[in-house]
Amino acid sequence: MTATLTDDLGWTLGVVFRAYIKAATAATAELPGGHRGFQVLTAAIEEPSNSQSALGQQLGIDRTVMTYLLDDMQKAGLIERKPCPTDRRTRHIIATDHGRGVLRECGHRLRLAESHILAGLPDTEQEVLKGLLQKLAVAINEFDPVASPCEVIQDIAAS
Amino acid sequence: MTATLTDDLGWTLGVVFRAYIKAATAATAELPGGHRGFQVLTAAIEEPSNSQSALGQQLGIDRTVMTYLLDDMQKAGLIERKPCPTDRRTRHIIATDHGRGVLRECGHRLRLAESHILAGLPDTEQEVLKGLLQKLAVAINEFDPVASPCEVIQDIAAS
DNA sequence: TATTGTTATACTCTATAACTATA
DNA sequence: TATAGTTATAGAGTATAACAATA
Repeated sequence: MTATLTDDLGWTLGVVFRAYIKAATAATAELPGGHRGFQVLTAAIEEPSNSQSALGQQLGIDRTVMTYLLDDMQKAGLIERKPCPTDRRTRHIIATDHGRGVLRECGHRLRLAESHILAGLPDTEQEVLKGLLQKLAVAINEFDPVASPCEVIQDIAAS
Repeated sequence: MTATLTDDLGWTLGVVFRAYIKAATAATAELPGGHRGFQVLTAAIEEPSNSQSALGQQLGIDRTVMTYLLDDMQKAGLIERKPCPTDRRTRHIIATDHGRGVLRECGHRLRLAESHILAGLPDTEQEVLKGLLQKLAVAINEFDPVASPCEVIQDIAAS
């Protein structure tokens, strides 16, 4: 019997997620795309042979939205689109030196924002929570990567 | 040095949250407002003297959006708006018997959806994660309730 | 025939502003 | 003067559909 709001995973996730978005948006205000621009930049550095659609899949961003986002990031000099040598349809997303610099600055502010959000838990529990979220996210991402929030499917329709 | 995507709290929260939204939307398809309708119903039963704006504050829903959502839920016979006897401006949101029944059914499906999402973790870790999320959400909600995702503020602007 | 990326368009969701009625 | 709720409108964000280029 759940019945109470605080026991609802949707409520707890929602509260934490909204708090994160609020803090992260402030911390990444100088980046096009805000916290998502930050994630694109991070992924671009981690794996420079990422295509646009691969990036979108990983980050939960539609490929059409990715086009606009990367346009803005390219105009800001944060990334480059480099043609893939083996498949002329795809472009690899590469972070520029400027992009790496901005990422470092924003990364610092974002870590402050994270600790602000997690301040309601003692340090040891913060680490446990982050570890479990990471483990779960990796599992979900491997098993069933959700492309975007609006990709609503009629799973679990059986009672 | 974060640098990797899987270490980023924004990424892990995003993946888990999107997976939740996807599953919860399917599980609550019969409710107006989907998973948020579910939360409204839950909160209405838990505390029947909730006003519309109190509900919105608690659930991260703007008061203007709350009006539309409650309109739909009222039309569906799930809740009633009862005038507050001591303040004629406010209405208390009360779940109907029908609302209670629907909540039970949806609650069952939602619990299945939750366990589907958390399946990437062993049972004991699932409980730890849920407990920590709850503790953190309660702390955030008490200290700094975020009314809505778009309430972007320039906190943390200091380096 | 399927896929990558782009563009234009349409749609959904949410917030802003203005209003009524209460306090 | 401030607040609860409503309504209309505007805005941001997102997805759909159609297209060109390539596989």
